[in-house]
Amino acid sequence: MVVSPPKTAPGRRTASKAERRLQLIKATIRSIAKRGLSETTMAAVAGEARLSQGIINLHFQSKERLLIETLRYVADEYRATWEKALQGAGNSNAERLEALVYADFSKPVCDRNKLSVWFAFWGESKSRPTYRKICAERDREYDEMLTDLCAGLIAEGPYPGVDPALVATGLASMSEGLWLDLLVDPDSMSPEKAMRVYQVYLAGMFPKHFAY
Amino acid sequence: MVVSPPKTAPGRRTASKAERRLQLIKATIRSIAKRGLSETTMAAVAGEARLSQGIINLHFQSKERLLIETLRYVADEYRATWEKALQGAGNSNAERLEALVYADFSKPVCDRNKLSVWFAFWGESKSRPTYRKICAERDREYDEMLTDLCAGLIAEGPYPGVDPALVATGLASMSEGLWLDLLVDPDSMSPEKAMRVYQVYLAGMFPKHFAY
DNA sequence: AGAAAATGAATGATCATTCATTCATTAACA
DNA sequence: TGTTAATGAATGAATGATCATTCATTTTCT
Repeated sequence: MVVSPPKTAPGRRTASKAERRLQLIKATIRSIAKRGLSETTMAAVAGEARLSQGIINLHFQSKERLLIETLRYVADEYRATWEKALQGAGNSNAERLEALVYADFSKPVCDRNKLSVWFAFWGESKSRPTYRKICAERDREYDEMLTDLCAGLIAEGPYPGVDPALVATGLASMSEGLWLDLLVDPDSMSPEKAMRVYQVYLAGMFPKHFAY
Repeated sequence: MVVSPPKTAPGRRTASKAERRLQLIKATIRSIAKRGLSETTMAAVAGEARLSQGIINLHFQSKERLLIETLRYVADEYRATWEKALQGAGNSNAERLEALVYADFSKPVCDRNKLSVWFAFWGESKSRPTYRKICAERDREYDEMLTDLCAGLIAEGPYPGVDPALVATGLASMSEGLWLDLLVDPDSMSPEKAMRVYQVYLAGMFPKHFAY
């Protein structure tokens, strides 16, 4: 929960802190997608936001912090997306898993700008412990939730001898690989096709719950 | 095939062109892993190779070309790895697929330095058509080969109603996702565990060929 | 000696960051 | 209500550091 974010006062021309920060984070995402992380400069982000040179240091102190906050933003958004998908889904494990697939390939999640951001930070993660921690945390949370869900399905089946943790990791990994295809080869991959690929795995793994 | 790469002449202290280029490419891979692509400078790479400032421009003309050649190097190496795995494998489709799994999680392929390079370039691919083309080409080649293999397995099963292209894309995507886990969370993922995850998919998809 | 490879100081461009100043908004006061 | 002082958001020129690239010179090999 956020401690009542200050809204813009009526008629105010300068934005509140929270608004400016969000505006700059969104500009950072666009800049990483447009120029790549290695050519994303402070001037580029400020220009993308149509604001002045010094604005980022005013709100984020340094470039490094802006980048970390940007990664946190997409990570938080991703978690919020699948939490919401679970809330909106039916009560059966099959329905909940189906909802997660839709969430993973929904517009806001597999938008190529945001995918660029994920892969850019993953690419730097080995040399930057902060990035790696945020990414690993996202992985872990998702994996835990998905393992529970798979365990439920396996018990229902029953599908004897199937390890829920391995299936969950496989599902999560497949999503990430499909995101890569969407980023690198959008002509031969689409969210719809990605979902079909995912469905093939589900049907093969849980034939009593899913069909081709 | 390469047109007979010039070997080092006997007693020569300076390396041949091909040797220096390879040395610099390997230094680039280490630098990307150690510092990230965005902090990989010409001086860093030259230092990593224990050579002088100007050496890269001498052999690669520009930084951009060094990076492209580095990406090409890992891409070529990857293709060579799976081609060799197929050559060394038995004749059955199941054995060939098994060999591909081992290749994908062999030391040279899922070494974290090289994974850093892949993800770094994937992260920049949206803004750099040259990177994207090389990556998409690698994807396409692998996908075609794997689709043929899966088609063979599906016919043998038979596994009616299973689309070989979708299964192949799923398998390739899963590898990429597992590589991400190896890069980002090496404490909870290992090549052995990755292979087990992969095996679960194979067993679920092709129960007449693979078991848990 | 002549050719090729390698060096490393020099150059100019680009970058993140700083900070004195401007501007918009609110609060205080009459 | 109208005026003014105080606040803090935003600017953009200036700074110093870092970077890729060049090239005159040196080293190494034939």
